[in-house]
Amino acid sequence: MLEVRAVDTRERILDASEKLFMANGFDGTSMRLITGAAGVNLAAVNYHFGSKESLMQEVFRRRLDWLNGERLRVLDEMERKSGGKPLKPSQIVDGFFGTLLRMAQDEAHGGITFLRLLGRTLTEPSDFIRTFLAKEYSEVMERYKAALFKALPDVPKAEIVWRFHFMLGATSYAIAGTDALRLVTDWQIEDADATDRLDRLLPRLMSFLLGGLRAPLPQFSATA
Amino acid sequence: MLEVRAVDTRERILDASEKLFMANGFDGTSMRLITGAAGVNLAAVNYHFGSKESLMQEVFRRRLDWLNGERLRVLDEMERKSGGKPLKPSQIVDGFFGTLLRMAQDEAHGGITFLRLLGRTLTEPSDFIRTFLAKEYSEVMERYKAALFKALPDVPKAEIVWRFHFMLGATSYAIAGTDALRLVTDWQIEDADATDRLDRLLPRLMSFLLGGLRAPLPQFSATA
DNA sequence: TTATCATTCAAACGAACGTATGAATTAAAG
DNA sequence: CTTTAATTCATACGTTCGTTTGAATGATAA
Repeated sequence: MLEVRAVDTRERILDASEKLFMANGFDGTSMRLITGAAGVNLAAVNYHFGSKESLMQEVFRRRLDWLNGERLRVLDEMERKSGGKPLKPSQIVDGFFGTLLRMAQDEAHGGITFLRLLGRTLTEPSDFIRTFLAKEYSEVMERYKAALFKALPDVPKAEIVWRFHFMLGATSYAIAGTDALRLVTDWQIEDADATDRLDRLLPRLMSFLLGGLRAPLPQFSATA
Repeated sequence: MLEVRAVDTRERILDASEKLFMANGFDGTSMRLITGAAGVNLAAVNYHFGSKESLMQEVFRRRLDWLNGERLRVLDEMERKSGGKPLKPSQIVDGFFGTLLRMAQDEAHGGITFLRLLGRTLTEPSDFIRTFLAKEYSEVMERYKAALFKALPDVPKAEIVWRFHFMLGATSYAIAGTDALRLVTDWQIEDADATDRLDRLLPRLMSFLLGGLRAPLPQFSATA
């Protein structure tokens, strides 16, 4: 089939890109850095992926296809079991965010590296990557929003959408910051390795997210 | 005094940089783009600021000095009034995050543009900017963490630090995304202008943050 | 007016960027 | 073994990058 070296090269490039884009961002990562780290020729990226932008998209597609597929599978399964009745908010939140964090514990799906890349990319919206992510996320977002609307019929939809947004933010930060940012603390607390911190992060994050999701509705001031 | 043109030029560069760094990131914004938008000569940035990195730091310093000064002033005032008794969590959260969002409504302090820049930068940690932000934030972080420890004596400190981190994330996203990201929704809901959305964002965000901060503590599984 | 000095300006520097090319290399197919 | 096509390779293209330079400009002070 003539593809033994090709597949290897593609994977090596994707793996190296994932790490480097995470560490330096898209603009901060050159083709020479990528191909150097991957141990392949400079021209290999353009040969296998066409361009740097296409490479970036492929880095995300490789992980997101699996992640969002899994999210939909989990949601389907929960809705099947519930037999038409609304799910509990904690189930929905776990299906979306728990699935993400559990993926990060699986090195076969990119581990924590991809998770950090995702977290940082969601706030660097280059046009081409925003367009790509919007398409990649559209189905799973619609499904999970619908599940939340059904689970919380008394909460205005706009409020749920905002709180979904807040949950995304808290999660991305928790991820991107597990050792990138040290604004909040110097992290002498809990000097365990990253994977171990991830074990404890999930229940911590879930408590926070559910507390926020179920918080009393805000009172808008009359002057607004 | 010979400084009339100089001051103008500096301000014009800082204003243009703030907008462009927000829209394109640090690496994605060239000196020629900045000086072109500011209507000044290409060499002006290096003359007035020394380098692109120093310019970036000055863009942040100009706003953060005011913001974090205000945060400390508000905290001092609250602690003075309380007379040694612990503050309420809602007061502390409002002092930190409310002050941030209220600053965004004041165009004289950068308005929503700087807020978005800050939100996006906190997840793009270039070495030089992370070091700079860590120093710029150290005092205000210590003071607010201490206030939360005192306000929530029964909650483990590590838990409070994590939740502070989650709150930062939710806030940054809420800001960065008010029209950057459209993953969650297409925002036909609430087609008001940005400033008006900001009015309603504060109570929404505060409810969410307080709900998360006061959520029941997580139960760690025994196998972790 | 003249001397002084901060600022602005046009122009250029070498380095690094993403991409393209055409020849070498490799492995499968006939 | 020969042919064929996929892949790798060294090299170079044109562009853009951040920064530097030295002369021109402008306002202040003597």
